[in-house]
Amino acid sequence: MEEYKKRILLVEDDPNFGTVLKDYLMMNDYEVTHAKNGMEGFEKFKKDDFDLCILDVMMPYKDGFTLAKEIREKNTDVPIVFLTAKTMKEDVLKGYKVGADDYLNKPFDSEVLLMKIKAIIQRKATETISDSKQFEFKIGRFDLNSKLRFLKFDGGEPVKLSPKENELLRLLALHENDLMPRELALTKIWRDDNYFTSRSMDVYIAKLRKYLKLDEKVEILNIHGEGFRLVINN
Amino acid sequence: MEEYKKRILLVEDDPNFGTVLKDYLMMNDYEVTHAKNGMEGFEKFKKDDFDLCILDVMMPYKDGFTLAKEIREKNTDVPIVFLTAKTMKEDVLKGYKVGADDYLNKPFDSEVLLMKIKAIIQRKATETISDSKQFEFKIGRFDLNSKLRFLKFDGGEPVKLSPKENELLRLLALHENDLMPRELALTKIWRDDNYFTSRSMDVYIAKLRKYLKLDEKVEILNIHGEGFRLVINN
DNA sequence: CATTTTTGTTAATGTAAGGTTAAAAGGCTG
DNA sequence: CAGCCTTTTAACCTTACATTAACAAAAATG
Repeated sequence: MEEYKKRILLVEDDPNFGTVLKDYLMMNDYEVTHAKNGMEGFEKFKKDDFDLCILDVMMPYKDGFTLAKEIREKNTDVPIVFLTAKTMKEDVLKGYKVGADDYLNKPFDSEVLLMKIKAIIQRKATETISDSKQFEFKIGRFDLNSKLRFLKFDGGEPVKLSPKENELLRLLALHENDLMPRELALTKIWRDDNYFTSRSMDVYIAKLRKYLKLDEKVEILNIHGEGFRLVINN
Repeated sequence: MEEYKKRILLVEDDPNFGTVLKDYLMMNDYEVTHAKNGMEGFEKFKKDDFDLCILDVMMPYKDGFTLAKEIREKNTDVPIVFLTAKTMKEDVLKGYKVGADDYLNKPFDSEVLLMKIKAIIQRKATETISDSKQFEFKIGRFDLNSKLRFLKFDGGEPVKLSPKENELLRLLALHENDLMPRELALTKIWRDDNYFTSRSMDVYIAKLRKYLKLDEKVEILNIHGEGFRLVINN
């Protein structure tokens, strides 16, 4: 049913583990590009079009998170999976901030690996095919249509949103009631995470708050140093 | 390509049956720790990191359910399987209340046992991290959400926690009823262990105590020269 | 039992992050 | 290139946080 092999970018500095993993994936019908470090990984990423990136967290020179951020600046969609040592639970949070899709504990069960890979690629595929849900959100008494970029209150007159307003509100809605990490918005929407883009984002948060004031049950909360949270109180 | 053996904690008071089961599991490539009673089981559980717990229901001093509850308080994730003498419906119900993953009737088919074990470990491994549990703690009448950094009392209005407050309370909760060594908090949270970070930590302990005063059953005790202990009195 | 060490607690301070508004800079289109 | 929309930058203000100081109390020490 699949006409072409799915392409995986594997960035892993341990040559033994990397090679074994690559071979194993290839045996299971994936096309694998193996980069030995973050730098090389980024180069290869730019040159090609991948269905999935598997990044080792701990690598010399450029760690997996830094690489992930760079990848996200280029491509907001490609699934990213981290390889972490089993005991590093803090890694999980950090990965989540840069938009990780999943993580794998090293050493791991090869069967689990395959299942996860399949599930992630599959999920991504169905996401992109299935239409509306990605672009239409109910936010309290508001309706956001982020394809047409408007926001309606109580089914009344739609307010037009600018591209940035729209993307930001959409990202908040995707994380409704949950943390939307600052870093994630900056890498996904602004494609750069620095002081100015960060301040710019704050300006947009203020704008969105103004729109959302109409429904006092809806608010954007800040989590100091972490990000924002779109909450709908019942 | 299994890189490491799955670890099983087996708590079974019948020495004959326990030994046979242990040997059988080890023959099938599991690493098995065998405890002869609930008390010992809990001690061994705290000391190690297991992929599965198999608990006999009927044991002297501490039965399997009580043990399971204690294990759940420490770890919300580890799969637990009960061994019951025969199909006792009350047992089954009771077991699910404390988060049992499956049941095995004694005596049982060894093939079935292996299949179930495999399936359970597999299922657990496939679950993704996004499943909150890593960040949510129940502390007496409080709920700590350490991802969103708030503390709720009796499901009321959440109080925001600062990053340090949050990490410290989380670390205490991870060691609930147990010593959380000063040194551990300092190296993990402050990343430096000196006079000033130590005093800073004391300030945060005072802050946490203030929050926790609402539930008189919850307190942070000091163990002079050692660290702190978050106790929940019943 | 006096003295030192450790902990409890509150308040003050300095810095960083965020909230908000307005002005400047970019971009696009008629 | 004028006018409009969007985005960024600047400015100013407020809040949040972590640290340090200061003093009190408790615990250990010899």
